[in-house]
Amino acid sequence: MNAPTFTHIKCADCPIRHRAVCARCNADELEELDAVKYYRTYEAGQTVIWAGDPMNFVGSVVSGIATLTQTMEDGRTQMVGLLLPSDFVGRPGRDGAAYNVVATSDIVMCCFRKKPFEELMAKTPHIAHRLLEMTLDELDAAREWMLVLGRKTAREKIASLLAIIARRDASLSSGGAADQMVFDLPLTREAMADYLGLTLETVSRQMSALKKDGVIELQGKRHVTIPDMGRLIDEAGDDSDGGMLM
Amino acid sequence: MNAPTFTHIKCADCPIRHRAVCARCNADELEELDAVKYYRTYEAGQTVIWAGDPMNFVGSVVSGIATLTQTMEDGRTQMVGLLLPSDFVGRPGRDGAAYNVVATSDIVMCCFRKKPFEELMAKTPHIAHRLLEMTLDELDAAREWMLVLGRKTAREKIASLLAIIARRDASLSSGGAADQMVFDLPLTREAMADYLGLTLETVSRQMSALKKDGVIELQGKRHVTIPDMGRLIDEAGDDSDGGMLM
DNA sequence: CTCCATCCTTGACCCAGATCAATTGGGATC
DNA sequence: GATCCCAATTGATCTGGGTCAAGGATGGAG
Repeated sequence: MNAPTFTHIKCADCPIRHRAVCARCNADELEELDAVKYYRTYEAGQTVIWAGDPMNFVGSVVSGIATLTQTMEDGRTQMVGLLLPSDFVGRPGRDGAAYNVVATSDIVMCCFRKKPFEELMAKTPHIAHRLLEMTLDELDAAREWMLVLGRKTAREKIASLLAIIARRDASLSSGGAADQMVFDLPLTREAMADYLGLTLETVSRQMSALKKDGVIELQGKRHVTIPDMGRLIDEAGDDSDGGMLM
Repeated sequence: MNAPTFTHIKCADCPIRHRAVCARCNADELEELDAVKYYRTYEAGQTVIWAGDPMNFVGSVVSGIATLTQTMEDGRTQMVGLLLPSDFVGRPGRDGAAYNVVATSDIVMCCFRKKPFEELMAKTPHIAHRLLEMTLDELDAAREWMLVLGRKTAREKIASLLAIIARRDASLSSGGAADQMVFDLPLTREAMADYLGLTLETVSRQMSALKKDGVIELQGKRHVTIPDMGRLIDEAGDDSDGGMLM
């Protein structure tokens, strides 16, 4: 874990702490953000933004899960990011969206109109600073993922993904990194495949193999228990601490 | 090309324009940067920084080419970025390097000690702003590359890499995007393989195949002519404008 | 000019994961 | 409980790219 530990502040109505808004935001600034803030909701499966479309807001996910994907004309798609609650979307200073943003579950987003947000950012340097931090974290995560995509085997890929989801889940809920972990997969096998650069059949087969080998336990299709986190990380072939934020 | 067109300023002695230093830097700021600036040189093949090592400077490449790589214990390596002149290395606000930085050719870097640079950054918001721009560009490039690594065939991967190098080369030199392009590959077949998640044999075979099919021409091993850029982009399977910065 | 090292090419073979094709299972609806 | 639907599993087969191995080109040192 390499991210600096900011104490995030909740904006008035959101049940989450926006990572873009840090402890250094004073009351005036928060009020100003509040004034241009509004909510959007999307249903599972809905596309929030199409790549290339103009995008007149930025914002963060309040609840639910969304994905960033890129697509080729023939339909091959690659997920390039996973948006969990508190994650930020949108690029200040550019009009068009770079990726498709798709709601994987029902989601709520807290949005700021882009123009006022940019103006506020220009006035309050520490917001830009905080965004830089977050963007650097995402860049690290993306590059970590390049290693997964380019060099890992199918089994290692699956283990890497499970490890990341387990860790994020743990850090969002309790905080204590217990040795045994239990969570629900927020992704279909197909979405996992798109994230990992595999086919859904291969994902399914490797999940079964990991189950047979006792690395994971499955209750139903989505509910996962990891009896030994160290074992899973071994399977992922990770040398790094894996302190990822993606 | 989505990067805003800053007019970069040359620092006194460097023959390049530092992207981190933008037109809005005033004389005082430039002088302050100059005061903490120094040069480092590395020979081809030398490792500039090992992942995890403490890194007490940030800086940008003045001449030559370096790569960012990640490695697994068993030696599998994945290149996660390519550093060309004017590219920035180092993360303000963190101690350890996240990747190996390796000089591919002899390189000269213009470095700033980290502490003073951070202090200057805190004082002058537009430097943080500029770094945010650059980091977002890199993030876009990394995510574009995830599509390449996860979903493209070997032939498409090679074509994608050649297209990127051709474009960067063109934008660094003349500026005019001629239809016919000529350049020298800055990478060995092995480095290309590490970038693309392939083996060097596959790279070699696909280069030969592209040559046989008239997509590229080769004079010697490294000198490449692209008779028809459109054709190459077709081969890369790119729908996007491909305005990459990586 | 020869030697040597490094980088590159090409061939033969193999295997991990893709592809094509049935089933199976489990939750919602009637 | 019966039916439908969609996610997931599992099997059979194929193939792109990896692996192993044997040369070939190029260039610098002596």
